[in-house]
Amino acid sequence: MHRNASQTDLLPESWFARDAVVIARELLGKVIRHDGCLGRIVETEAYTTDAASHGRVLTERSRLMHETHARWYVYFTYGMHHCVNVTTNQGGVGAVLIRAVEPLEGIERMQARRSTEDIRKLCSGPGKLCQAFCITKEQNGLPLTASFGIFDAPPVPESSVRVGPRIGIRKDTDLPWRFSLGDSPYASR
DNA sequence: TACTGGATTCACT
DNA sequence: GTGAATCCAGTAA
Repeated sequence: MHRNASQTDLLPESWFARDAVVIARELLGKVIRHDGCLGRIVETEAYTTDAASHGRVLTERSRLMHETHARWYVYFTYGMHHCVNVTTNQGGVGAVLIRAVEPLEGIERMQARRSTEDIRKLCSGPGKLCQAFCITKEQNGLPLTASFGIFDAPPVPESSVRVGPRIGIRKDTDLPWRFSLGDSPYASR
């Protein structure tokens, strides 16, 4: 089992200065906290300057991906969902989308926000996760802190990591962008 | 200023 | 498997 996240476990800013693909892999098993809710990250996706990434061009929205690391990058999509990323690649362009987490604490809050009792459906997708954790554009650009941050946890075994291309609309690459815990019932489809 | 389409989810068939 | 819901960033003019 995990131990409770504490301030000393908060991943430092320098941890996020590396390449997005490396960080996407290493984020598996780490713990995210916001608004009294805690979850273990079970699925991530790396974005850099490829065609599917907001970071491919510098715009007001993507500025965070170009100019920061260790910041929350939250955007609104499909008219109804938020997605939460952490910016990476100090001096470059990158972010990691957190696609799914395993609920650990604050489960009753998540159930109320998600209008479901089924724990597997609370955070098994980027939009669901933001709804369960109450993450909105209000948090866009914030640094990682003890109250809204990512906390260290033991690395997950390589044998449990599933690697693949992105899912979604633009399947323009077969590079290993997407990482998930293959045995987790809390990952997205 | 107007238009396009999306890093999604859910209900329905 | 398919389609609707629904808003806004980005782009073209």
